[in-house]
Amino acid sequence: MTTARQQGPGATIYSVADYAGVSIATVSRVIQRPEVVSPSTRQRVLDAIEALNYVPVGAARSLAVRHHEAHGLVLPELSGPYYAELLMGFEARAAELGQSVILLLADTKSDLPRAVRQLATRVDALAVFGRTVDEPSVQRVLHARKPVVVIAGECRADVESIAAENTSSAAQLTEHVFTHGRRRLLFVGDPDAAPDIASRYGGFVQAHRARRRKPADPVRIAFRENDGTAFADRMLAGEHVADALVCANDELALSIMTRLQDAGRSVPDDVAVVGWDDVMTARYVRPGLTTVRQPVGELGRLASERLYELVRGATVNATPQVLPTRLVLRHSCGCPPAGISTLP
Amino acid sequence: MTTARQQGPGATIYSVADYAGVSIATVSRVIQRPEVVSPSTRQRVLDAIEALNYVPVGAARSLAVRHHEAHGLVLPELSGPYYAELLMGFEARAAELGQSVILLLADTKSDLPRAVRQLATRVDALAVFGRTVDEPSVQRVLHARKPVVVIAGECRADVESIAAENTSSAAQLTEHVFTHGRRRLLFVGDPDAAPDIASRYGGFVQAHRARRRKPADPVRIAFRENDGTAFADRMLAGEHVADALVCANDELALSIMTRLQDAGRSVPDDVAVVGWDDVMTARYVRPGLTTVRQPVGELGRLASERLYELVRGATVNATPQVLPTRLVLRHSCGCPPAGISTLP
DNA sequence: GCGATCTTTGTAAGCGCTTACATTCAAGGG
DNA sequence: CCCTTGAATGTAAGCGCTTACAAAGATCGC
Repeated sequence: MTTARQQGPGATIYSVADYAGVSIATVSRVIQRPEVVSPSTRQRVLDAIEALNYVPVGAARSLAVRHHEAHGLVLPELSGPYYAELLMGFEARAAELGQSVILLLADTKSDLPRAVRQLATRVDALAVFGRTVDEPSVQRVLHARKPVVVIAGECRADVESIAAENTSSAAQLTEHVFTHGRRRLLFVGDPDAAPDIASRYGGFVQAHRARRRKPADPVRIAFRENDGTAFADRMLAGEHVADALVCANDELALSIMTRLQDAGRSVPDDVAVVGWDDVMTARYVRPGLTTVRQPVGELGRLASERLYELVRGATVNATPQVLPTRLVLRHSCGCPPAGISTLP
Repeated sequence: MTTARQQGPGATIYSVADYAGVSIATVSRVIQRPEVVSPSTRQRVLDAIEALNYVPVGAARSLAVRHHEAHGLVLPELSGPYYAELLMGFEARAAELGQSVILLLADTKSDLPRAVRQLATRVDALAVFGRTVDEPSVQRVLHARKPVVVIAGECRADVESIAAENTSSAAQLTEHVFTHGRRRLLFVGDPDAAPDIASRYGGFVQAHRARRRKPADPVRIAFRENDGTAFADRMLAGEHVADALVCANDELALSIMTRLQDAGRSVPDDVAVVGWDDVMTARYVRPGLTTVRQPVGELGRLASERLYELVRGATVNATPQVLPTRLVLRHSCGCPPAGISTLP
């Protein structure tokens, strides 16, 4: 079947073969394994490809090789540096492995299950962030035997999971605040909102236990700037009393800190504030925000790499992989200021 | 051909059809147009799908319908809020239109042309950011008749382009700085680095002309924090003299401002500093950074939407679409401070 | 100079869907 | 009661690739 087709609906492997006077098999070879084709034929085919502006239809290859050669990534959203960095790592590694990445942002989807099902249709494997795994639509993917890895979610026996260390760094951070003589610490953020946060609160509690102190209940608020500002206002109104705030993330820490300062409170003298993530702003505010740096990009890279291996038959890791984090001490915790900003 | 296939290599439309005792056509109908199938059969098929954990192979559909139902997006990178926001807008609109998005980050690719060619293989249309269009690999896509839209790039007759307004906002911003009595303005950033920046410098020049003043040559430095810090050091060393800095973006403005302050200079008293983009940090630093807000998400949404229309045969817009920007006046320009941070 | 061996190219059978068209069957009209 | 009509389903022909296998030269040893 030599369906001669020109321009119009786009060149195909047939039109290229015709033009070059070879069979479609040869065209395919020139593209996939040029070395097996004789130099002169190869050149003729290459010229034809050029002349016809041939762009192969990836779907046809996918169908033939029975692989999509694509990884899916489901993220809640993309504001703030955290997810962006994760995505960068993921994409970079995927590209190195020859895989495309199809992105799905969950928060903006009115019909997430549908979106996930549709995504599953076009990828060999899927990475999902946080709690999203509970989605029945994700379970379906699992049951269909497509590899899934969970990033920063709960560990489950049947799914591979990857996360940054939380508990012990949080304990360490909390203990550090104790060493500055603070005694009334408040954990700001909702442990139920994400497994990550739960672990951080766990560390907070653990550090208290180690000192035989009773940890306060967490202040359960959401993660956005407004929420932080509102909390600061309640604190200024005397609703909460504390000499140190251990915040679930930097957004919260920053908005709270700024609001308190604008109202005339001194950070860290009146109240110490620490965050989590080390966003860019953390090093620009004064005092610099003490926080925890996670290897976010590495998380993404690792996820992508594992997907690749799993697609190729690797067995799923039962125990979650945990990447180490690093305390970044600046001055909002009470550490003495130097004259110069602490750059990364 | 009733290739009965069970679990193992994944259920196909054939195994579902077998299981439900119908033809593959009926299965396909249940998925694509449920209403044309009788309720009882429909249910039987749905049950089969459920029982076998059927996930269709998207590539097969793409091949049959001759559409990938996917849009490609080529971005330089993803650090900072700018590209992330663009991507969010793009993805959101694409999803609304039923299109997947395949992301390609250019900066990390050692063989970009290859990556673009590979991307082109799997999408119906492509949006590329900035100068990347000049890539011959992108030209190839164009010649293959796949729609391409350029975001924030140069306008060219043959490609549709979308951008935020730059020149006149830059002129306005510059004029604003003049009204604070500043006379020695410096434009910090390299106009040759991106068309965007070139336009902003254009506005800077224009504002000078309007006042019959001679604009200084741009200070050609790159966009990252280090570059800003280094520039600030040179300024402190007396290498550059100015009472106002109009920076190409916020990253630059912030790093410069912070460095100057840490060295004891006062912003805006000694030198005013303004940026571009309105990143999160801009409202957290003190003084708040005066800057320009772009409708970045809208840029992304629009790009996605146009791709969709172009794929469906719309004719390309010869004149670039320009979205309006907004001046965000805070205090780094010399405007009098209020007590409270200027939130969005 | 002829068969064995290698290299290069072609043939053709899928890959798993969609959909135009054909078939079947029940309901209704005359 | 037969024929028309319409609803529901099936048949089969692609969609554009990859690749096992076959075929056809070219090369070489003896």
